[in-house]
Amino acid sequence: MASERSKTVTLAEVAAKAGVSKMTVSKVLREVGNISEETRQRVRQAAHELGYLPNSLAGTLSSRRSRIVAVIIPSISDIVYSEVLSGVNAILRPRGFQTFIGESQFDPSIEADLIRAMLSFRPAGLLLNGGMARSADAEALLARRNCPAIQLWDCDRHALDFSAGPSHEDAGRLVATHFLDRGLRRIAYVGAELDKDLNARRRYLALKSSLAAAHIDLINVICEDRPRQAVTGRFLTEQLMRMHPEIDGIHFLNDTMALGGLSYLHQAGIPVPERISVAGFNGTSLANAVRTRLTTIDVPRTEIGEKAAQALLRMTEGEPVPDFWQARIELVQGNTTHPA
Amino acid sequence: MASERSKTVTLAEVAAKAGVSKMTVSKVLREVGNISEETRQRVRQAAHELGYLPNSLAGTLSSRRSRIVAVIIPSISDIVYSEVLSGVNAILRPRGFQTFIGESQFDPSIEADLIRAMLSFRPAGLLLNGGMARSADAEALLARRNCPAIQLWDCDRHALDFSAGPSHEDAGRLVATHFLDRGLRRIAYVGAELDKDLNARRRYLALKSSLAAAHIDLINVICEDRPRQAVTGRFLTEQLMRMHPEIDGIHFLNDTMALGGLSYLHQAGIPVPERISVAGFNGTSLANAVRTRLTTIDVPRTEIGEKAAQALLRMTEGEPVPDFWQARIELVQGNTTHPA
DNA sequence: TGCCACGAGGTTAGCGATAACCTTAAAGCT
DNA sequence: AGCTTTAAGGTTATCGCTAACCTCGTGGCA
Repeated sequence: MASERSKTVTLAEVAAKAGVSKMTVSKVLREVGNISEETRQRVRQAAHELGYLPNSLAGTLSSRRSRIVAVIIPSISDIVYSEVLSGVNAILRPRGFQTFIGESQFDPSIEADLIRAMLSFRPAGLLLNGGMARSADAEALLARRNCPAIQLWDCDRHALDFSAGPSHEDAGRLVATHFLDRGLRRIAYVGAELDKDLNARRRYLALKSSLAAAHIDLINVICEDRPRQAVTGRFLTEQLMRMHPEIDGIHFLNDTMALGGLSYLHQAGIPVPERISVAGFNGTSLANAVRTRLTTIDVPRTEIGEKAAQALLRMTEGEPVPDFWQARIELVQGNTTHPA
Repeated sequence: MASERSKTVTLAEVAAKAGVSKMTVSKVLREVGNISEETRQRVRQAAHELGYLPNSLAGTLSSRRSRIVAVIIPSISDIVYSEVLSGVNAILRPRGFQTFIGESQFDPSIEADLIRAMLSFRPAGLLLNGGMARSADAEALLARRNCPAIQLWDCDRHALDFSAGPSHEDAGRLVATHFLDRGLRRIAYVGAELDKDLNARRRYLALKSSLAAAHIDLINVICEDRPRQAVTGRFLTEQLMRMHPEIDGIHFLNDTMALGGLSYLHQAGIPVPERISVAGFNGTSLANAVRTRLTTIDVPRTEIGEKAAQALLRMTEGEPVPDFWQARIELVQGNTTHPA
């Protein structure tokens, strides 16, 4: 069996081979304390020959200083979240930290389970997705945590020690302005699972109230129990066009749903943007566009991860950090809305 | 400071509160041993009131049974790999395992560092991306590992305890057949970093030799030092068309590069598939297609992760597993090649 | 009655490291 | 000469938990 392959080499064995104490080996390998160059050589040589690999579990337990960072995101395979993860890793890995990844699927009870599991490893920090309803269980766990916790994707609320993300309200307003400037008046919102994704919900509400200020009623097609995927965007767009053929602008919850919607409109022979303008959210679909470049709001995803990780490092060193970092977002003009 | 928030509750404190020994608490919480129902209640009550959270580091160290699984993939934000990760998580999480994620960026020396860092946590298993050149350092670490190791994305070679992935040679042949069946004769391959991505290299070689069997010389445009991204696909396609305007079929390393290439062809006014047929690899671009549905080879990414995780579980339980699992792949006809 | 099995829980000894202090000899200082 | 420093390394006591064995009382059974 693979797990019997070889008994692991411990500090004690390296110490015996080098003719010193365990403590000396520990000091040499961590590069602390006062050890002569000659002894260092001997120790390193012995460690190398034995193929010694430190046991981080023991080290962490003993020193009570962890280099594990726990990250919980709704979905790993959604590029929106995985790019944030890349940013986090880019900062933490070179500093010797390991990331634990959890996938909550926007489910508060899975999130709570994950928080519990991750805290049981006594991580140096916790990165959570902000845009979710948190269960009471999760809140209780968070209250008892003894590490910094950071909220990702959200800087409108400041529930934890630090937040990094865009203002979702700004995002909703940006789309409203863009549509209104182009003379659109019959505007619809297409989304899903707004009961779970509270960030999306705030974008939706901001759009709605911005339009209301211009005396326009937002028409919405929101389906709580379908995934926030292209297939749902397509389905809901079809519903929308059946019920409200007069629509002239649609804002989708995200780019993925927007692409689903666009594929329906294209198939139905409805010209975009001549008849209907379309905007998404996230800037994920621009890079790979062949013909249809979606107008969308670009969010600096990797940078959000980087800023969150940097704040975490600062907190673990006891340095002060601000309450939040607001990601600047930008409406990127594609060819699914009219140019200015 | 956040890290001082509250001293953590230990088994001993729960034991004191419940009026039993630490061992009894440990047994109750792990649901092992013979403890009366009445005592169990008392212990659980005490644990709950104190907000006890087990320390998994200590538990793992003591029992020498780990529930950490280490996964190293080239890129987290590439959906191709992150969907595999989702599959892995879907199997492992419900069984109480945590995944450590590392990002190698196709760099053998980063990979070796990651393997070292992950093995230092004494994981229950190691999942590696198969299609990479492995450094001598990494090989040495793997030889001394004491956990099962599994290779992802690759089932042509069987270097570790188990492999899960498609046959990349089959993939290359599938494209060759598809192109030849459609009467294409001036065929090009566009790729990048084939020195790093050995799986892609095998697809390329299989395509080349299949065409050679039909007395056709594959024209290739491969750039070792640019990323395997859309922008590179676009750039290389432009080069290709300048040097070989007679081309009538292009196979791209992956879907992302193919979409970059398509966007160039579209902008240059070259009709696809009338003048040039295009095929990609991975099936990632079909779901979100608005107008251009790329002909590609679909790979069951999530399933690869699931099979790998299942094999790992089986190995940790000492059960036998086969050498590999071959993912079935399929050429999916889009509108960038002619129908059969 | 005597013996064994079993239920219910406790004791001891680590797991593999590190923190915090301690020792010792040689060198430096007055 | 006598005392303090310092370099170089060692000792001891945990970290928080679990494996493996031990104890003790009760009840069953021949």
